[in-house]
Amino acid sequence: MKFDPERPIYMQIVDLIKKKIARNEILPMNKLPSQRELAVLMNVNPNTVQRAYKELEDEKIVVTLRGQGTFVSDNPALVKKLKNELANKALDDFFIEMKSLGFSNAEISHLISKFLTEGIDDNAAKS
Amino acid sequence: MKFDPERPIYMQIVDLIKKKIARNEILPMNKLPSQRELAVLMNVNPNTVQRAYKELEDEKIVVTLRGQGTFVSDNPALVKKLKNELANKALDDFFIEMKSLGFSNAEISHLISKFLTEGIDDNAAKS
Amino acid sequence: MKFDPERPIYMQIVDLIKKKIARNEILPMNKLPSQRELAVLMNVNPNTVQRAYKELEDEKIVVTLRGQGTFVSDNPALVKKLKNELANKALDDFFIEMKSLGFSNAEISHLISKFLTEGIDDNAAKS
Amino acid sequence: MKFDPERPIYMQIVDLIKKKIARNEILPMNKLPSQRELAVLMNVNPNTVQRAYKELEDEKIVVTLRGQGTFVSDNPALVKKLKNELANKALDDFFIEMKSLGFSNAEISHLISKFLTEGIDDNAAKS
DNA sequence: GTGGTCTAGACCACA
DNA sequence: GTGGTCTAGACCACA
Repeated sequence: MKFDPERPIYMQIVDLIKKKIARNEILPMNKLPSQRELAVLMNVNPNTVQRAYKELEDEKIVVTLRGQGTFVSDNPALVKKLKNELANKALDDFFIEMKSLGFSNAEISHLISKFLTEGIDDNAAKS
Repeated sequence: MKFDPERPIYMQIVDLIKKKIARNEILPMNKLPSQRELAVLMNVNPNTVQRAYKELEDEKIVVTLRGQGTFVSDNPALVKKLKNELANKALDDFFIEMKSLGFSNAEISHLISKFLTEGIDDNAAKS
Repeated sequence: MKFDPERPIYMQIVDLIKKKIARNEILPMNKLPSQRELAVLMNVNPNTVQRAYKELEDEKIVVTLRGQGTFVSDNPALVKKLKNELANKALDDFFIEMKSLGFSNAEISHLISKFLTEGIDDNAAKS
Repeated sequence: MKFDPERPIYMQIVDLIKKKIARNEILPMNKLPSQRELAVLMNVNPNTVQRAYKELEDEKIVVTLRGQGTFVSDNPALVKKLKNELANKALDDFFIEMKSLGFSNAEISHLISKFLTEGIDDNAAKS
């Protein structure tokens, strides 16, 4: 696992797990890897994983059962909320990038429409 | 300067300069920093900068005049082309992210509309 | 500093600081000792103090300013809330003890009245 | 058994037995565990238990019959006296705590009344 | 100087 | 086996 040295590793683990839940790659009630397992997988200290899991627990995204493991919350609103958060971030990032390139709202709107109708055959457009 | 160890540094410098040109932060006919200057600024080897400038020259984005320096091409289509390339990439990244979160084209379209009408303040504030 | 080995040290530090705030021994906006200072004073590891301070921050009891220190919140309701929490605990503990000794509500009420009128000259009563 | 290292263990055993008698958990005329038994149970030296029993005997709380064992006194006033001692201590501790939190006699009186009327469930549930 | 993050590793509590 | 707490100590970021 490669981590961005600019941001705390434990926060990157938090974001990674949030993303997996938002993408339905980890379902509600599923068990996350144990702290030790994930620490080995990601090549970090178990304490760092615990910090990430603690943060997820504080945010009510997981529940921890001592001696049993850490599980994705069974809150029906949870996945939806995470999806929305990540969608808003993607939306934000996209608009910031487009604005920085000097595109107006109208132009962005037009490009989106074109993209949606023409599909993903954008290779021609790029070259 | 922090570089991603996964990709060649010279390519990252190329992308960075393309982005600056696309954003009008460096204008056509402007002189780029000398290879030595940029090498010091970015804390890389001058050969790495030279390789980046060579690549930009091969792509007709800059011209190097011996003894004078390296300049952004005065090709009127250049900036536009770079803008489009980066816009397409942003568009692609955005759609890939939204699709991975399970959003349909209709939902994406709706979110964009909402963002354009309601979220202008947010957006303006951030750009 | 002596800690009860049955409870986490960091929680005991949390309770201790809460008690000091409830007793007006530390006033709102006051700076707490630095993590290193308190660690030396209490003869524990700085990480343990940080954990306590983090918990207090999560409970909005203190605010931490990086590079400056940790301060008691300036929330006017805070001290009152802590006082009430500790008063309720004292009340609970007292009633549990009296009930375990077989005293009825009426008897407890009577003892309290007597205590309040006769003052604290309870030494005679004790022997 | 966990003992507070700050006070003599035998005194803590004395207090523990007094509390059990005050709570009717050990009745007058009942036989206490043998010194050896209790020593094993509490993981202390038999001499320590003997010292505790000796203290209880000096206070007329138990009587030891050679070759038969140690028995709670059949003095009708004994249990009552112990109850009162412990009640006074609880009362004292409670008032000291409430005073340290800045509560006046009137406020304490009011809280007790409220607790007795509203908090009966809570209290019952806990005892 | 002050808090924030991380590693390495020990030992405990719950199941 | 799984999470929880703690120590010792390093190094970084902010001011």
